[in-house]
Amino acid sequence: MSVHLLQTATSVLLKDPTASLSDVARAAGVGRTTLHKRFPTRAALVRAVASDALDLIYSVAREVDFGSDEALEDLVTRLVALGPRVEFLLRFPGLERDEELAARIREMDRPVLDLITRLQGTTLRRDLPAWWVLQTLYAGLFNAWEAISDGRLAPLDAPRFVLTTVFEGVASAGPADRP
Amino acid sequence: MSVHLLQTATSVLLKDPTASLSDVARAAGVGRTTLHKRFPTRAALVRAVASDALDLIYSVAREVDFGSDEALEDLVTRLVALGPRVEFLLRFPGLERDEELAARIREMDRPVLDLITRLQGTTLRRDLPAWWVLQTLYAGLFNAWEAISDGRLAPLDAPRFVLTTVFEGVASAGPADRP
DNA sequence: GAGCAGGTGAACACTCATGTTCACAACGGT
DNA sequence: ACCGTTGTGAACATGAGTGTTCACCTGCTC
Repeated sequence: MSVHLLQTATSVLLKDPTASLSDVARAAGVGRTTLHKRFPTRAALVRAVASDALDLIYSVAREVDFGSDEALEDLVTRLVALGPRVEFLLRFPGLERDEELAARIREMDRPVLDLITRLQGTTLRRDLPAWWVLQTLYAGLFNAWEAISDGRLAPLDAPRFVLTTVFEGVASAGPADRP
Repeated sequence: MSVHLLQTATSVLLKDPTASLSDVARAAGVGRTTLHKRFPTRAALVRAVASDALDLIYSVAREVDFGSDEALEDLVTRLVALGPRVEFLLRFPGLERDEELAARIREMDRPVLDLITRLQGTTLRRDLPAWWVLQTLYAGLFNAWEAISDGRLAPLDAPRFVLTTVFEGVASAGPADRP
């Protein structure tokens, strides 16, 4: 039940970051008093949502074999399934000003950056910085989540879309069109 | 001078969408009263910023030959130069609830979507919907703007990064790694 | 049935962004 | 020198979101 509360808070706050606590409580089908009892302040609620999202990501990352060559594909596929939770973590305005959260996010990025750097020896092109590749990965995920929540993209199609686009780009595979 | 005010408002509101009008006024080096005189309400200010960004985009789009095969490349290069203004237009929370603005944005997307659809006969792959390609394009631009404002990416490098990534992807051009 | 934990609505005080008004200063054109 | 324009700070009223308290209800355990 508390889980559902965090999920609802995620959606509501993501759709409108200025939503009042009354809005969140109502959307969760719960009294505002109850919400305040669980999360004394608005900041506490936001941090709880973000922290929960971080836990989700870590639990997913733990299942990925970062030594494998398909680690990135695996990671992306699993992250797509997490949906808006991760989006909240990386998009909610002002979240980066919580130094503890920001540190945990950087810590979360590090192994992925290392993986990217390593793969740049083999399957990834070397003329782009690792951080740019990571941002591109995130961007693909954002696109998928947004499209899914809009109902334009079927969840099962999402991983393929993201992976294809990020790795191979949107240009046709034909004769080099950008020599 | 009014131009500079809108630019400042764009940056401030983009960095923190909940920034108060005092913050905006102070950042612009102007009295809050003056700000209120020019834009009677907060909503008016936001709409002015967005509307100004739309004008910028239209003025840029008018210089692009949509019949050319390099139209997308040209468009991206010019949009990168516009910086945060466009970002504001596509990212500011709640902007889509202003129906007039939303309509103008859709109207702005249409010719680009048509262009993408047309290019899918030649230089663009056909197994991705046009709207997905457009979103990918936007995502690349966002990445560039963010990286530039963080000081991680040189503005002159940005167009190449975006175009390379979006069109060719981040995988090495070697033997097919995703058969 | 007593007691208790969890949830609820109502009410309250407080803070803060907002919008408005007003009197005053700086400036440029006539 | 006069006046209209433009900008400014100060002050005020208002409304909304927030945090807190309290009395009350429900369901459960002993």
